[in-house]
Amino acid sequence: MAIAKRITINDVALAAGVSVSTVSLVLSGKGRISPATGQRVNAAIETLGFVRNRQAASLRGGQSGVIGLIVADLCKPFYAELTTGLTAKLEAEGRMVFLTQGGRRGEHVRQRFDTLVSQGVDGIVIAGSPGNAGELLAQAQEHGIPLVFASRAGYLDDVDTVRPDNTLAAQMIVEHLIHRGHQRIAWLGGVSSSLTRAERVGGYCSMLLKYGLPFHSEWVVECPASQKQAADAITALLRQNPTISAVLCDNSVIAMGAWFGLVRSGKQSGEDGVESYFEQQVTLAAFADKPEQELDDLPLTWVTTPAREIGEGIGEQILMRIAQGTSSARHQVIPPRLIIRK
Amino acid sequence: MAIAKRITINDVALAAGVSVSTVSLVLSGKGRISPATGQRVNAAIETLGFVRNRQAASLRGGQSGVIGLIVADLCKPFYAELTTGLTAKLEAEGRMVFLTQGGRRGEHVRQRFDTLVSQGVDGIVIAGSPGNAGELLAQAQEHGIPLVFASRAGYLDDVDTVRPDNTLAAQMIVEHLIHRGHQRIAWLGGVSSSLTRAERVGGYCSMLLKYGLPFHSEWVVECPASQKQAADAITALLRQNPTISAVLCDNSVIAMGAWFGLVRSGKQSGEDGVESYFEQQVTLAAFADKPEQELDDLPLTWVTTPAREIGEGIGEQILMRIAQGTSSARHQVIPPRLIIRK
DNA sequence: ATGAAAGCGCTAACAG
DNA sequence: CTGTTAGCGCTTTCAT
Repeated sequence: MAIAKRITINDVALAAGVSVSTVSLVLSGKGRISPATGQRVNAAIETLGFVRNRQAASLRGGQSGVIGLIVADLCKPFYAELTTGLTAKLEAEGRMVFLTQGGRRGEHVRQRFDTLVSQGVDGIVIAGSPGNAGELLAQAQEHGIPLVFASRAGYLDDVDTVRPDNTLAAQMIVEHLIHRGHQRIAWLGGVSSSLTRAERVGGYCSMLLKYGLPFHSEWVVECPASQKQAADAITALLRQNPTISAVLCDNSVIAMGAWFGLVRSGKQSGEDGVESYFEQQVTLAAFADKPEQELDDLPLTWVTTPAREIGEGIGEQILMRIAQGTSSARHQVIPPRLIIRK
Repeated sequence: MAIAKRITINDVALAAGVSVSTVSLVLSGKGRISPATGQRVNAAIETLGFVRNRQAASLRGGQSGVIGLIVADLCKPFYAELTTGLTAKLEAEGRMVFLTQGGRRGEHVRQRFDTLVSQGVDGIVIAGSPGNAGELLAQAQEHGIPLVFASRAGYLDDVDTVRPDNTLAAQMIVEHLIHRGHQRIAWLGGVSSSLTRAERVGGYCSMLLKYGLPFHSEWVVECPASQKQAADAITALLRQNPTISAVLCDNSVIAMGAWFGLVRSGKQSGEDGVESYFEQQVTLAAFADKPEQELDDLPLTWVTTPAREIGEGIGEQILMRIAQGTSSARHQVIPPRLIIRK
C-alpha cells in the first residue's frame, strides 16, 4: 500500500473552504467559531482522516503534552505500580509519558534527563533516587521545566516530592504487633544502603522505644530480595534468638521466603507440624507495594505505601505545576495503609 | 531563578562565527566540514549548553527517534519485563519510548494509537492483543509507520510479530514430566478466554497424545490468579482425582497457591508432614515470565518464555523496519527455556 | 567546505 | 467571527 501524503491543516482548510487559522481555532477550541464553520471543519477532518501534528504545534510555542518519566527499575512492583498510576492520570488529561530507565543505581539519569529536555517535555518525574538531585533541579529550573521527585531528593528541600511515609508505615505495623502482645520483634530484609529501609527501620526503632521494648542490632538482619536467602536468614535468626516472637519483613519476597523458612524450621525442629510452630511461636508482618492480592494466602499482616496512589499524586502535582507555574515546593506524603489478616 | 532563553542553533552559529547550516551539519555529522570549524562549533555548543530540539528536527523531515508502546497492563510481570527489554534496546540506540496503556481489554488501544501517530512516532508496538488488529495495521500502513505486535495479531498473518512459543513451552514441560515418570498430569490455572493459555493447553494435550497418556477435561481446571483460590482448587482437584501425580500451573501465582494448598492438604490428610506428601505424591511444574528468582524456593520445575527477550526482539524488529522499510512480514518466535530444579 | 534560503505543520497576533 | 502573516528550531538543496 502506498503511503498516503500526510494530511495537514492546509488540506483541511481547503476542503472546508476556510483558512488554516480557523481550523487551528477549531482544533484548540479557542476563538469563538460559528457552529456552522465548526461543523464543516470537523466534517473535513473526519473525511480526510486528519491527525494533528503535535510536534509542530508545540514547536510554535504551546505545550508538547508530554511528561518525561525516569524510573529506576520498572520490573520492581513499586515502580510498575507507580508508572501505571502516573500514566493513567496523565492519559486521562490527554497527555502522554515518555518512559526511560535511569538504572538501578541511577547511572543513566543524567543522560536521560538531557534527552527528555531535548524532546521538549513539559515536565519531568524522577522515581528512584538519583545521586545528583541538586544538579538536576538547577537544570530543570534553567529550562523552566517542572520537576517532581518520587522520593526524598537527597538533602534538598526546595523541590516537589510525592512519597510514601516510610517511617509512619513502620510505626503503624510495629504498634500493631505490640498491641497484639509482641515484645520481641525482629527485622528481616533489605539492604542498609536503601534510604527507604533506613526510614522504616527508624520508625521501627522509635516505636520500640516508645513502648520501652528492647532493641538489639542483631535483630535487624540485612537480606537481598531472594526467597531462598530470606528462608535461610530467618532460620538462622531464630536459632540464635529463640525468644523472638515476631518478624517484620522488608518486602513481599522476603515475607514469602521467611514463611518458607518457618515451614522448614517447623519441621526440622521436630515439633508438631508447621502450623502450630508458625502460629504459636512466630508471627510474620511485612511491607508491600500494593494493597491487594500479593500476599493473599500468607497469615500475616502487612502495611502498604500504595505505589499507584503515589503515581497519581505525582501526576496531579506535575499538572498543577505546569498549569500554575512556580510557587514554593510542595511535599505530598501518601499515607500508608495497614492490612490486617486473620 | 529566571528561565534562561532557550538557546538555538542560531546562538551557536553566532558564537562560533559560522552559519546555522554548518552547525546543523556538525550536529548530524553529515556534510564534510573541516576539523577546525567542527572544533569551534562543538566548543560553542559546550559553553552555551545547547541542547538540540528534536521536535523541530523531526518536523522538517527526519525521524523523531521515538517509538510508541501500547501495553495492556504494566503491572503484570510479563509486560513489565517486556517493556524493560524494549526500552533498554531502544535507549541503547539513542531512541525513546512513549508509554501508553491500552487497558486490560484493549479498550483504549485505538485512542492511544491515534495519539501516538499525532506525536509523530517512528513506529508503534502493541503488546497485549487488541481486538482490531487489522484496522490498526491499515492505519499504520497509511501513515507509513512500522507496527509490531507482541502476540499473535488476531487472524492476521501479514504483520510483524514477536512472541513466545506457548505451545512448545507446554510441550517441553509436559515431556519433562513424562520423562520423570509421570503419567497422570493435571492443569491448574488461567481462564479459558486467554489465547496464551489456549495455546499452552494445546501443547499439553498434544504431548499427552504423543505418549498415549489419558486426557481428562476435568483435569484442566480454570482458576484466576489468586493464591487462595489456587490452593482451594488444587485441594479439590486432588481430592476428586487422587491418582494425579503432577500438576502444571499456568503462572507463578498459581504455583505459589498450589504449593500452599499441598502443604495444607498434607497436614489435613494426617500424613507424615508436608515434604513427604509433596514429594511422594504430587509434583508441581509451572509457567513463568522471567528466568530467575521468582519461584526460587519452590521445589518445582518451570518453563519460561522470557518476556525481556521478547521486548528486545521487538526493539530489534522495529529498528530494522524503520531502517529498511517495507518487506514481507516477519514472525519472530522466542524459544522457551526449561528450568529444572532439584 | 560553507552560506543562503526555503520550508516542515502549526499557532498567535493582528487585521478585517 | 474569520483570514493574513510571521515565525517556532531545524534540515536541506543549491549556490558559492
